[in-house]
Amino acid sequence: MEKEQAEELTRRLARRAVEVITHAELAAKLAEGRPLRIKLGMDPTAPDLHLGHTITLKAMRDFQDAGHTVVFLVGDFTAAIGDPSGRSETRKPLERAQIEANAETYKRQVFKILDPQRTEIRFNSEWMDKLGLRELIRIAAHISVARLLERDDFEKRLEAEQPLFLHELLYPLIQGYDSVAIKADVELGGTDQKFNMLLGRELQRAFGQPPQVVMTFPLLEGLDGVRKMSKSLGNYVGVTEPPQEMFGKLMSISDTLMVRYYELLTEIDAAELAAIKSHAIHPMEAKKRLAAMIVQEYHGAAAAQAAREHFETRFQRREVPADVPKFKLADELWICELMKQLKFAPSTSEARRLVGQGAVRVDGQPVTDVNFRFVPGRHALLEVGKRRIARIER
RNA sequence: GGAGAGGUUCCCGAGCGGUCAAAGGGAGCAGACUGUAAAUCUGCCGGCGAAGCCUUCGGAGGUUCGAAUCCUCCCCUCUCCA
Repeated sequence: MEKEQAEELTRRLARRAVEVITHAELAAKLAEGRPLRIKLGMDPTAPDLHLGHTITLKAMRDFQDAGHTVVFLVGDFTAAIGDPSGRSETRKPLERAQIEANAETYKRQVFKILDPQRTEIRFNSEWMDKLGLRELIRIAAHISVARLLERDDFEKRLEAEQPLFLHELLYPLIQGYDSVAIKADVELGGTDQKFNMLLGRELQRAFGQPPQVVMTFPLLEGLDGVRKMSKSLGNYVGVTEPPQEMFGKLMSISDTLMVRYYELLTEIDAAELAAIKSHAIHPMEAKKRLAAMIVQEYHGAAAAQAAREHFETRFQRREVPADVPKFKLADELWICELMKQLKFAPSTSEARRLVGQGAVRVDGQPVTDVNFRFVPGRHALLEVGKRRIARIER
C-alpha cells in the first residue's frame, strides 16, 4: 500500500519536474515510510502569489496528499539581505514591517494550494538572528569561492562588469543553511534555484545530515511569453486576482504560450493537448477553456462561467455588459479630469493623449474634442480603450 | 593606496555649450487588421486646462546670456596594478 502510494507520488512529480537529484535518494527516502520534510523557501519580497509559483506548490501538495509535511519557510531574514537570484541587478533590502506584511499575505495565499494541516510555517530569522559571525564564518568555510562563482548569474554579472556584492555571494549560503536548520529531506524550487538548493545539500553534508533531495521545476513564462512570470515585470496573473481580470489576462496570451500554460498549469491528458496543438480545437476556444479552468481553480465554476460570459459580451460582441462599474458625479466635469479621477489615466497629459488618439468614447461616440465636458444625466457611459469602462450617474 | 573607464528619461543606449523633454531600440499605451493570438502598419510615450510654463540627464556648488554637455568637490560602479 505504502509502496503504491510512493509510486503514485513519484509518477505525479515526474510529470513536471525538470530534474530530480537524485532519483535514487528520493526513492530511498520515500521507502523509509515516515513523513518527509519538504522545504518550501519563499522570500517575501513580492506580496502576490502568481501562477508561476503554483507549479512547485502543486508538487508540494502532491507530497502532502501522500502524507508528507511541507515546511513553509518565510525568508524574512533573507529578504532583509536581498536575494539576487534570477535578476541581473542588486535587489534592495526590505523594511521589517513590509516583510512581515508580505509574509502574512503569502501565508494566506499559499493555502489556496497547500493543505494547512500538513504545513509547518517557519521564519528563518528564528535561527538566523542568533547566528553569530563566528558561526557564519564556520559555515562559509565549507564553500569555496570558485564554487560560488559557478552560479550562472554571478558569472554573467562578473562577465558584464556589473556590480556583485559580498552579501549577495553569502545569500546562497544562508539559504542552504536553512535546509540544515529545518532538516529538510526534499527541496523543491524553480530551475533558477538549482544552485542554491544544491548548496543546501553540501552544507547538510558538512553538518552531518543526509543531503536533501533537490527537485527543480520549470519556470513559467509571463504573459509576454518571454521573461519568467514575476510581479516586478508586471507580466503575471495573481492567484487572488478577480475572475474577470484573470480571464482577460489569459485570453491575451499568445497561442504558443497557451500550449505551455496547458502543460504546466492544467491536468489535461495527452490526447487533448494534441488536439489543441494541431488546432483541431480552434485556438481561441482552447484559450477560453484554459482561462476558465484556471479561473475555476481559484474562484469556482460559477465565477469561471461568469467570467467567460463577460469576456464574450464585452470583448467579442463589443456589447456593454450588465455589471459595468458605476460612479457618481454631481456636476459636469472636464473629460480629462474625469478620466484622472476614475484612474483611467494616470495624468491629465495621458488623458489628453488618449482623447487625441481616439481611445475615448462617451455613449459609444468617440470624443475628439479635448475640451469635452462630461455632463452627468446627459452622458452616461465612458469607455477608454478596450478595457476601461464606467457608467457615470448623477 | 595608484592608474584608467563610467553613472542619461521604465530598461538598454546616443548626446558632450544653445536647434535637448534629450537620437535609436526594447517595454508600455492607443488606433487599424484580427480570435483582446501571432505578424504587420500608424501614432503616442515627464508634468501642468498647456499660449506657454515647470521639473528631469548620480549629488552639491561654480563658469556662462545659456549646461546633460565646461570647472571644483563629493557619492557610487567597473577594470588593471598594489
